[in-house]
Amino acid sequence: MSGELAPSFTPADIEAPLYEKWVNAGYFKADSTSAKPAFTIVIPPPNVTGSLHIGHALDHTLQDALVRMKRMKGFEALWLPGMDHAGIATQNVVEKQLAAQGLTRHEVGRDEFIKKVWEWKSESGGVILDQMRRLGDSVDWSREAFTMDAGLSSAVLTIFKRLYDQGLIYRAERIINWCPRCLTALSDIEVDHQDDSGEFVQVLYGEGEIQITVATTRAETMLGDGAVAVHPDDVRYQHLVGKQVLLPLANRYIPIIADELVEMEFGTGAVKVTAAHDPNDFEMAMRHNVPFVVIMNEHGVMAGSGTRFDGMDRFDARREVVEALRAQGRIMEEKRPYIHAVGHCSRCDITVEPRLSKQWFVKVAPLAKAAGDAVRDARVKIEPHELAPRYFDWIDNMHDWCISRQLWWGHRIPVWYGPNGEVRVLGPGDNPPDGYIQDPDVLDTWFSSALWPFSTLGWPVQSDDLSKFYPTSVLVTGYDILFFWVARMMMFGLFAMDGVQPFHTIALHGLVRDQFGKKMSKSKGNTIDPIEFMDKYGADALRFTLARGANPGKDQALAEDWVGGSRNFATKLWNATRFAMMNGATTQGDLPRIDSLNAIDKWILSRLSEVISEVDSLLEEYEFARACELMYHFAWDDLCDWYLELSKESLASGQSPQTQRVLGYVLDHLFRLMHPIMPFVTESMWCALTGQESLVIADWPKAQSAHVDKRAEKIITQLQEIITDVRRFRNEQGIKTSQRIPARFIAPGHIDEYASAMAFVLRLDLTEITPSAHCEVGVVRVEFDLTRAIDVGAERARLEKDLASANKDKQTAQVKLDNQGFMAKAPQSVLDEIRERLARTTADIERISSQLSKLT
RNA sequence: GGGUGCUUAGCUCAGUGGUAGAGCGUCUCGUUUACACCGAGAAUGUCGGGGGUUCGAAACCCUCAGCGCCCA
Repeated sequence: MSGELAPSFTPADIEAPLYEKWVNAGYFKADSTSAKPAFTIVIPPPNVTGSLHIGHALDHTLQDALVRMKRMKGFEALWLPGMDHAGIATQNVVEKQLAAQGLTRHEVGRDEFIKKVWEWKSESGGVILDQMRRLGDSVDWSREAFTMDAGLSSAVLTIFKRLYDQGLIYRAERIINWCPRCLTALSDIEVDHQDDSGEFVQVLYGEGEIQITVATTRAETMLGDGAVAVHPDDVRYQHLVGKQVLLPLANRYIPIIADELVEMEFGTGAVKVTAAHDPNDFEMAMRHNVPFVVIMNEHGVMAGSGTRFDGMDRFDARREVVEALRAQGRIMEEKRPYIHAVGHCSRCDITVEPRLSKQWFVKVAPLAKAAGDAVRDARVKIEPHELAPRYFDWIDNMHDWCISRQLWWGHRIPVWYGPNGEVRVLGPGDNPPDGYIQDPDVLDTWFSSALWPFSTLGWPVQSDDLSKFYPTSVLVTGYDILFFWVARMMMFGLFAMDGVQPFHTIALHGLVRDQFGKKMSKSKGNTIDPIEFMDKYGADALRFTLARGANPGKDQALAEDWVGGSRNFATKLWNATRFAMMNGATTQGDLPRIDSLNAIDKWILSRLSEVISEVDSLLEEYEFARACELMYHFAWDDLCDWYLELSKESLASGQSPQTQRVLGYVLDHLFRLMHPIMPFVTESMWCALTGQESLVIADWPKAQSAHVDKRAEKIITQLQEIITDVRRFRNEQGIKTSQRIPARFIAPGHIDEYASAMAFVLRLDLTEITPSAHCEVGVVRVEFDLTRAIDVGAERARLEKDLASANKDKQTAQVKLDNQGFMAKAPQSVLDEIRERLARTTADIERISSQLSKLT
């Protein structure tokens, strides 16, 4: 035919050349001047330091499937790639390189350091972009974006100034999460809470009449206590409220205050108030004018307490303080280990320290309100909708967002301070007045990522891209970053774009877990490398496996065997296509008139049309798993196991132009349908079969309602039942598949028509015979001449099993029909079905019983 | 502590009122002219426990138990 397929399917041979062909042909390039409707996805920007992990593979597979489908449907499809600059992570990488040369960034200097980061980026950053090619991502490389690019940086300046001018960005001294290793503030979401084994000690404060026992997990912070707090209703302590109590070791007197924040049931019901080192204590301190005593420096080393503990690391100090208190007999109770949730830096994993610090914040209340309303008003849809409550929980209870970071790599805060304390915020192109100096800090990476859906399209410039492709169509991402990133894009998108949402739909998928459903982690050693799987089984196999496991918003388990299974599926299709092409399958010329086709051809066209229709709507609903399941079973079961087998006889005759054309048609359309999920192998097969240029730009298949033929489906179901029954018979009689048996069919005309097709499949020789055995399915009887006696025991067992099953089915049907409530209330369609079942099983029982009685 | 989800075959999971399903695994047979990365056949479930609603419940409601996730 038009091309040739290699004798075996070797993914490595086809994938890279095809990807190159697609990119060179410009198929992935979107045109902002096109008259076609736009379909836009911006990629959740991976981190510039990162490489492709299995979660990306899933996320990208789903996005690519959508984009490819929409492109085939005639949309101007844009999938926009890029990366974020990952402030802390990237800075850590380059600092490590410097450390290897015995240098620190401070020795190198800020400008030189940033130069080195850019050098690192151009040499070793963005590994993931090449890996995306392996996966087949149909992204528009001409629009590749990076959050530190000039355009995107200008977007950052623009929005910062706008927010500041509207009072939505402010600077304040607050308790923030501080990483003593990265030496920067972190936002709430950059802190991971995990259960740690710590200690819980009760310490006796005071002397003489005024004594009170407080409970704490961080004994060392007592040196910074400004008060002791109890609940106002707590009768145990009411007499002490207002008194001054001796703070041991520090030898200061601090007040005992009453505050409703204190939980009476927890510990002793009395807590220490360390205003400068705990967020709750900070709040209480504000209410009661408790002084802020800072006793730790930025490295987490004790400093300024005026005690001998100054200079100790915080964890050493904890131990020493407890020992010192014990020496004074002040440790009333200790629990060790005490398991409790402790915050860790999400970048370097060390314990975060709450720290009193002056930082920049976004006032999120009005922004979050708008972001919540957009979903409440259904301007933005969350799929699956079950995850919407999580979104609301987060967005409706959000704390102000700390956006300054004490780093060098990132967007430097565009605020300049004058010699007399003036503050000036500059937009793009603005120049600072003489003598002003810029704030040394940079912005949180998420600040720029939040602008991604429009900064990548040119904003703040009113570009063609922006008007064509904004708002984007759907955001595809894991539910785990719904809060991190999605919520922030919603806030900034609505704010910057005058209330126009950044995307119509948020399609959330789950996490990829190991084969036992356990979360993957490096420490458990159960991580999966997608590249390794692609090397072994091909990109299509990995993609299909991931898509097949992707139920909306649900985690999926993944095992190597399953990827192997998907590779087997691709191979199966490959072989079927080779077989079809060897037998003259063609896509040339018009499809024959439907009423001129045999039932087998009608049936496969009917099934194809149904599958196209269902897969189409499932993909539109982000039901990837169900769509894949349908395609898999259509291709393997309907097409390979039944249609090809039933058509072999007529194909072998060489006298079947209709079947050749139908087969070509079915493969053509199946490949179109599967292309978004398995782009490489379908492209290879389709080009070989049709001789056309590329599936990427082919039309999406349409369901043909005129092809749906319930009568043909019923006939084929009967053929399948007959064939299966004869196979069982042969199997249980121990007759080898290869052994041909003389046989004849006694069947009504519409079945008898396919006797030779069935005989071909079953290795029966149709001829006049003296039967020695037979199978019966409904009204169809297949008689055999075994030239020997049958194995009566095996045949009896087979029939008795059928009989038992028919009896059971008849009984359940009978029970229903005897039930007056059922007869009165069940809908007519169900009644009909049960009556039919009763009739069928009754006939089966009669037939099988008669066969059994004749068996000797 | 607050929220939320899950519990179906050995494993991982579909299945939103009408005879329990898939993939992988297991067992038996098979070099049949596309394919052993295959084919044919088979086995395997009181759908977590208990109550309720209904003619009818894996599914809807209540309750208990276990597991998980998010937030504090």
